[in-house]
Amino acid sequence: MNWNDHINYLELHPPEPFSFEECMAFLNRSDKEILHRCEGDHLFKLIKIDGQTILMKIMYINKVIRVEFPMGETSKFIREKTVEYIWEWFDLQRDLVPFYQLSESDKVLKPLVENFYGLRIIGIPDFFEALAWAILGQQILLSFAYTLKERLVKTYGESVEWGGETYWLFPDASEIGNLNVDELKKLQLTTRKAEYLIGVAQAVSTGALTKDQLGSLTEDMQIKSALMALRGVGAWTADYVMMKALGRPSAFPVGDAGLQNALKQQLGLGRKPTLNEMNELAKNWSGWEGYATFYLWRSLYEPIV
DNA sequence: ATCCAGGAACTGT
DNA sequence: ACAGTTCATGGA
Repeated sequence: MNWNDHINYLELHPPEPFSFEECMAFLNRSDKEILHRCEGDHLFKLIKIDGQTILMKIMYINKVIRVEFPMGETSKFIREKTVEYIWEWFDLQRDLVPFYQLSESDKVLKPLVENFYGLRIIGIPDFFEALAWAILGQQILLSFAYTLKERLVKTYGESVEWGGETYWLFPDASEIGNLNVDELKKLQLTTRKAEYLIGVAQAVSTGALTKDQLGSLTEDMQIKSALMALRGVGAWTADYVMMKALGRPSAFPVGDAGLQNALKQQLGLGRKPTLNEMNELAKNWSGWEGYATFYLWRSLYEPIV
């Protein structure tokens, strides 16, 4: 992690290729998102470090990511953790060169990489949030998934006011693990989603399942099996979490409906590609299936012209 | 109205 | 292993 400490801000030096604009375009994809806020070129996000809520104001100036602390946090420890958080959030430890090399000879990826050059997988560093978001998003429209997330966060999450805006934290697993199904159904989660979410929350809050423990496993399949042992976590959810929270660029949520639609569009098919066709295409993406998926998702809300 | 959505568990074979 | 069914609701 390459960064400098200044009195009133931090400077992070991301490795090339990196495009803050492309990452912001992804972050700004829904106006119903309440866990961060895009205001022009500035990005605001509240995080919790060592029991303290920290508001970050992030901008990009002369190839440098500048992070300010509007609420005035200064401890050395918090600054280090903030850098770690952003590094993980924007996947800055990744060397994208191999991905871009294999994309050159790939008819699907080549135009995507040219259009969204410098985009990195925007992760969800909070492991429980990633699991919960995946469960909320199962088999419903993304817009409704955002509605459910908003209700969950505003009902059970912590918040801070600053500059006339409210900033939210995703609820702790321990908070959600102590709820019962009926309480979540009031937010219009289905019975299933409520059961899944509570079960997963309990697994996380008791430490039966931890990010560190899963991250220490070397094989993707080991992680995937451990995740799928949870009720409500199938192959798609496991791959999604590996992609967004565990930094596995090879995770491939192959059954994903959005992925199918994106491929249909990119390939000019009159129908959705079959599972076999997608696996055939993905043979050329070996090790980077998650990145290919992320770029394809990106193409959905801003088609290549 | 009808169909599907960034699926998963359950059931029957 | 594999296909068919159920869940369950908002949006187009």
